[in-house]
Amino acid sequence: MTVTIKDVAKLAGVNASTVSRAIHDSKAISDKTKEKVKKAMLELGYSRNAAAQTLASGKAGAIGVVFPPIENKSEQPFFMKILTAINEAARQNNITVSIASGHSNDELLSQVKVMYQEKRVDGFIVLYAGEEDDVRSYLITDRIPFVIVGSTIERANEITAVDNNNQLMGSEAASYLASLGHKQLAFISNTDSGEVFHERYQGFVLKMQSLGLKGRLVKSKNKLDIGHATGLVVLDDILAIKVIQRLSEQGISVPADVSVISFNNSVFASLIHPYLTTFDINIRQLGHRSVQKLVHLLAYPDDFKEKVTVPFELKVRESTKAV
Amino acid sequence: MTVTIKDVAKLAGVNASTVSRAIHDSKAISDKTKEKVKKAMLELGYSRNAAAQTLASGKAGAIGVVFPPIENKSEQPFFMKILTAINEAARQNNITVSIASGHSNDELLSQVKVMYQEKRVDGFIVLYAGEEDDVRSYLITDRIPFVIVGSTIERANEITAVDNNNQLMGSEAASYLASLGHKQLAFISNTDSGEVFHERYQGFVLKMQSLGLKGRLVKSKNKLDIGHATGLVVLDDILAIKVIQRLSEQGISVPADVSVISFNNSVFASLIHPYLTTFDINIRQLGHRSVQKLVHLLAYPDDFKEKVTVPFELKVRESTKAV
DNA sequence: CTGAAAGCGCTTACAG
DNA sequence: CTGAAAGCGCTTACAG
Repeated sequence: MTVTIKDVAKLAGVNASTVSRAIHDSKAISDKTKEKVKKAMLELGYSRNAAAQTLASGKAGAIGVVFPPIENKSEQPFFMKILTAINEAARQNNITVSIASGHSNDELLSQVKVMYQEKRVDGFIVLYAGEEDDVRSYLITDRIPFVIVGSTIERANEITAVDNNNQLMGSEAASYLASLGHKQLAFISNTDSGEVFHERYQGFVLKMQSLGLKGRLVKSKNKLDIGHATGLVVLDDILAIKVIQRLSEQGISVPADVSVISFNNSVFASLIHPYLTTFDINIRQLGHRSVQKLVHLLAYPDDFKEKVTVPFELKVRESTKAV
Repeated sequence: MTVTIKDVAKLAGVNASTVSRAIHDSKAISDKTKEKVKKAMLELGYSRNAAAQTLASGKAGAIGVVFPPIENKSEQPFFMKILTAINEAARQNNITVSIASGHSNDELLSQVKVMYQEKRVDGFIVLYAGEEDDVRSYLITDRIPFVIVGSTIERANEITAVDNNNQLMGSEAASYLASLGHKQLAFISNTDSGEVFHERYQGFVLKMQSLGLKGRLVKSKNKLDIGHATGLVVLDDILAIKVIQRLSEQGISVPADVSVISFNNSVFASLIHPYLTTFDINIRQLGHRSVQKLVHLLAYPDDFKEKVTVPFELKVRESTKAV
């Protein structure tokens, strides 16, 4: 019932191996033969059998996307968005996307291992970059092709990474507020760990120094003590809208009294007023570049492990104003 | 280098076919032999080759998850959450999850077709239920196993569906507000199409009639005219927090002046105050049941196509209060 | 309860 | 430029 390469071969009057070569556009095959084969394929409605191809060639034609082992993935639009972008680019390369997700590190690791050992995927895109990650260690040690979306300090030479320049973003956040005339700034975060926090905050600090201004770090909690700051850089959109509400409860109005700038340009940024001035991190591009890099790695496993930096863009909206 | 069934057979001192049967726990194999085989597998670190298994058995051991062809999937936490739940349940069944997503219906359809024709997946879970959907028609016509998360009116007999009882939810929303003493209610929506809207609204209307109260439908727009209503049923959380802000701009305070109840219990419900009274739709369960039903369908393709209704739960928080 | 053999649908040296 | 053959790692009637 299913049309195989043999059926095509018969109709085209050639050998099955010739059909195979024609399908892969081998330069060993004449154009005339390729034409015949293509015609036969169309006529029969041929479709390759991925399993047979994988078995014979050793290539799965599929990649795995690894989600972080955290509970609240669904709260961050980032993941769905990049998954969509990854799938979009994968399709263009005739590649299928499978997923790996789990609550614990162990669960995730065993899932990744199984996917690879069963030869279901050729490589992985890892969507998080925490320190000391079992999955990443495993991938490096076993020399499995992967790219990471985000940044790592350790073993950077052995890792292909795709990321934004978070430090520059932190720096530009400070610059922008300064350019509006704000002199007293604060950086607000609900965490003091994670590469993203460190880089954005460091960029902020360095810029403040070079501007000769002083910027404080404020840990987000119920009562927010921003001192005399009139410009706030907030770690991400979701925290920003919580901060704005808390300030409002304390009688401080955004942007009338205080300007707020944040990061990610997620759905939260345009949910309620004031709409947030925020950095768009270009998730689509992050996704596309990840698969391009992985595809490259699959073809040239021993090539250098580069880091790709995707540009960001400031979206000025309602939460900032000149002093 | 890779350990195959043959290596295991040799070490266990049996034939490869015996190993295969032992792996699948065939009742034709003695316990003693199974033990030997298991021991050999462990010793060698055997892992099945999914491609070979698929090719030989005709089963891919993978399912496809089909996302709706809309741009703003990432804004709705629902999708990431159910994807995680689906993958969790799939893992328990030794099944891999691949994804299909696209901007247009055509793109999505071609993707689904390719995945199936290349035998990459055995069936699908479709995460949307719009009317007149090409993907669904294709799946039905070609008798491809699938389950849909959501509801359809047409061809319901031919479709295995997993859904909440949205009508009952709409009804209970009205009941709850009525139980708090609210007499004038309104249902607020930003759309007048879609099964979810229809069912929730219909439940609302029917309950209002049976209570002898009158409920209006209010289309959400910039200026919100809720008349004398003191109880608002809002189509979903994200709309609810927009509505609350708009009311606040109009000098109406929630819950002091007006109570608001909504649906989904997403991240938006506990983002800012007042935290929303909302229905938890039990997404995890929706995901788990979907794969269970699909797995069943894969084994018994000609079985009846049932509809599974997953219970919901009202989460009372800050946006509602007694009159 | 177990083995030997054929076959699933491809790819890829090898030979010409 | 093309064909014949072997092989990828499994499953599954068939036979005993």
